[in-house]
Amino acid sequence: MTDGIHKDRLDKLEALRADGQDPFPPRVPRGTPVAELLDGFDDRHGEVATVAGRLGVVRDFGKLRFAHLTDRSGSLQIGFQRDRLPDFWPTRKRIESNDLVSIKGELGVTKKGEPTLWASEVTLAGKALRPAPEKWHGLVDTEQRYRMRYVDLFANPEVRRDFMTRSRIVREVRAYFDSLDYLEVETPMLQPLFGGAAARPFTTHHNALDMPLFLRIAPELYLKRLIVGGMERVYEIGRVFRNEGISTRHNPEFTMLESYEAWADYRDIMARVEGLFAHLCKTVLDGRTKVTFRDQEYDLAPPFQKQAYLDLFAEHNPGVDWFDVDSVTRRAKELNLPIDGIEAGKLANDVFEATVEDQLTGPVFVYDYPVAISPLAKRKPEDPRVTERFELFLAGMELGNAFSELNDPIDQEQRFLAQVDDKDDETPGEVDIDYVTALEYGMPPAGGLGIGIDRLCMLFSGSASIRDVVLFPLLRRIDPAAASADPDAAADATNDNGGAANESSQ
RNA sequence: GGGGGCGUAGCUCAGUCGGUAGAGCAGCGGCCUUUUAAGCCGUAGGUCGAAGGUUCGAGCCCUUCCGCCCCUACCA
Repeated sequence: MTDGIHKDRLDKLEALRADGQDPFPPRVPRGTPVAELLDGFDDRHGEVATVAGRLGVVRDFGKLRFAHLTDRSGSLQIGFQRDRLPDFWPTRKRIESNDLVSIKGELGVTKKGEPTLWASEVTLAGKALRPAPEKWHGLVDTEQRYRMRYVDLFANPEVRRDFMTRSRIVREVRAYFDSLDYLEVETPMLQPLFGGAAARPFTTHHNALDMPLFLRIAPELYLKRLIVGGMERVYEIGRVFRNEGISTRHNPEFTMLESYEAWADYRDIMARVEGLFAHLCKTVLDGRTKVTFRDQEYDLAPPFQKQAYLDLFAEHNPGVDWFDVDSVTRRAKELNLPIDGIEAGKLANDVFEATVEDQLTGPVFVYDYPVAISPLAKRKPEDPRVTERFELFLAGMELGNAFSELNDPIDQEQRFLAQVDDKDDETPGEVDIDYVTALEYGMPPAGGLGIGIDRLCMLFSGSASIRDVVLFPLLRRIDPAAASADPDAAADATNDNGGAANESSQ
């Protein structure tokens, strides 16, 4: 890891220390955010100001130097003149690009009219022992961007901007539900049983209790216990964990919004979702309703299109009966879908996903999902084969899922039992009896909603990959030993004489 | 899990048919008081992801492995 530049900077650090200068002082003058100084700059000429931030590339003219300083709010040109900086000038080469500095000076402009802080005092705030990536292209290598997000963030301003957008979205989602008198709550991430969604969980273990635990795949069942408890309107924004594949749309841990509202049904929740998008457009997009995602433009202005699940199914699978196993199986074979050991309803839904989902440009609400694939949703009185449930799709991507919550404990227990019978590794091996008991105490009719916050952020920031809206996406660990040694070759070498193995284990 | 692509200096990238490892930026030594990817002169910097193999000779061809990206599958 020690290259020439690193060593050179270490030498500069030692030289500064030898001069009695602390390269990592506990505090320096903090200064004013750059954006504040640039605001109304024309009236600020001659004003003395202090700024603090990271120094960009230094353009050196011998007795005059320019560099931009960047802080969280923006960047401002700094002008260094030898005549003004008698104390700093002899050591100017030890304070260099990428160092963190605090600079006091006089606001002015250059001949070309660029706002500039003409430095009168330069204080090193933190020596950088490594250089910034290339000034023009920034850090491009995706692997390095994810592994060293700290570099990505200061080297690529648009990355910083996207994560500011994410922060803004989360804040405005809270503001929206808060304004509707919802209560923000926190429920267990460590759960003795997992449920509330269909996904493989991560497992862990509590030592003192000597108890196996699951990392939650959804907060759903706990939030509905709160509805039983009379909290009536609750939401949670929090991490959930699913032990599934990784893709541009899937990270093993992601952030989910779930909300539950007593005395509401799925129609009310549909209106809530539209209200949420309207609010986000107003606040996050400054009133715009159009976003560009994966080279396509989408209009997020409500109302959204609405289409019945079974209608869409029939449209894309003519002659196939969703509820008839044989007909669905034939269609699944036609589509080359795996069919062995897959429960009938799930198979039918697989056909739906294969034929319909990626066609859904949206935004569109797909509503009235069959009971078999909706174990927690209330049946529709007019047609007990389906439930009062909808999902929101955009760009072929599921953004949200909502339903009138099943509050019949007997029906709920039966559906849980059916799940246990069809046991696969995405459903728990036992019924969550306590949840059924909670329902037995009485839960008011309620509408619930789940929205993937990360995908929402992808949409609003125009990010094609979920990794661009997750600060530290999960990557395989780089094993220093494995990186330099082929196990087979090392084993062979050990068998022979061990020479190569010794070398490769360094 | 399946398919495709990529990995060369700190960073961004060239590298032809298999024949001495290259450029720009950053760095270092200089010149320059109004630059904006500053410019000019000079200079240093390499485990070509790793290990094997083929060959007189491998960054390039073959095998295996490691990592990342994209598509696909599972999911949200």
